[in-house]
Amino acid sequence: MTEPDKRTAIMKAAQQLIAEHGFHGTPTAMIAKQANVGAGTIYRYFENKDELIFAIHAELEEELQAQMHSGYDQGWSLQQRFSHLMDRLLRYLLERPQDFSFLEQFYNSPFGNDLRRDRLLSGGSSCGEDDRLHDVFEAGIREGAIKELPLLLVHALAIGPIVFLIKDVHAGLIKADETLINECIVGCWNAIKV
Amino acid sequence: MTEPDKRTAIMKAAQQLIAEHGFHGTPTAMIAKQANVGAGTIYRYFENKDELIFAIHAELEEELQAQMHSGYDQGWSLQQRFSHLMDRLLRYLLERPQDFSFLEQFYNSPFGNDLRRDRLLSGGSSCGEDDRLHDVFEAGIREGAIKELPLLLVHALAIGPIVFLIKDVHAGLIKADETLINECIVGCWNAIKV
DNA sequence: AACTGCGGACTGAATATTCACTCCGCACAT
DNA sequence: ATGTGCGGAGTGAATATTCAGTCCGCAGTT
Repeated sequence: MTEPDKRTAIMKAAQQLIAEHGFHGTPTAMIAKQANVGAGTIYRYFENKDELIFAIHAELEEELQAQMHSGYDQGWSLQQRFSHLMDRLLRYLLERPQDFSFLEQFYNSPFGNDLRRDRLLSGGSSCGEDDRLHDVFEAGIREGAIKELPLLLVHALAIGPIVFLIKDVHAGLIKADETLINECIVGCWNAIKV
Repeated sequence: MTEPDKRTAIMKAAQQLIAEHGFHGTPTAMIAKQANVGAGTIYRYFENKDELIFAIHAELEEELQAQMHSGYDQGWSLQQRFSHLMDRLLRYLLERPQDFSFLEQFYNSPFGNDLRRDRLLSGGSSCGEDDRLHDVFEAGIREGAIKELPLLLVHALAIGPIVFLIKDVHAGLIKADETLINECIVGCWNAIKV
């Protein structure tokens, strides 16, 4: 196994185990075992357990953005752009329960709160999903297609239902078919459109 | 301090500390100290730490339902009933960040997952907020006022934004005034109305 | 080609710490 | 005296992190 492979193995193992058992339910010993690595090896690649968790979060967020942006065209109509981003987001998280579970746990923890505060101070987007979605919101408000509401409220109206729905699907309470996905996105649009 | 007072003090201390530091960030010793109680006293009133957490959850959920139902009138129009329940829910959680934080942590943990599964099996509502809200959804669909969607999707469209918005407000990212509250509820209604 | 010495990635048992929970004796009431 | 509720030092298990050594591959020598 070459050098970066171990790093990857550790991150993959940690992500998988944390998604299932939570941060405090997965000891570093368990991560090392799952990654086929000595307990000490983790600390060759990461300062400590927290750093490992941050690294996983950063990677997942990057991948999520890439997925949302792939096939995206600035030239489309506003609603097309909105639907594309929402569709990508929803489908990607639906088919990757592990990623979703990890991210949810991350945001609903002291880690997430710290991140949120940092992002607010540094002036960036206030949450992880996407900057391009915010562009769409701003453009929509300017063009009069989206109601003139605080950006954060628009964001909540658009993303909130998605997160809820994904949880229900992953919990096995409902099956996600094409109809459901489309209905959800339409509902979100109706919540924010003029 | 009379007998039930200690129990109350323990629950109050635990709720407060857990809301701030998370389940695993609040040792029982810390709870005991905050409650002005010996470390062993906790175990006179609760089998173990988990039982304590369950008890707090049960109490908070009961209080939440009571708040939503107070002043509620079955005779109102559909939209009135919807708005009342949503308004109560939103305002109550907005003014009690501790309760909200505790509940969020509870639902996003193995505790919450277990509860969710139990509730599904026992046929009750799939989440904590309210049964009466579900009655409104069902009636709305029957009357043709709410879109004919799976109940869980309606629920996601209605509650998802509220949870998101409350987080933003508690994080200090936005201020919750009358306008914001009303706009949020209107947005949720637009997402589900026919 | 065979041997030797060496650097550093890797290991995992040992360590130090933290935590949930127990238990024994005290203080106060009867 | 006897009983009851309580405190808090103590216990053992679990955990993150460390560190003393192992092992592998390569560069230099013969």
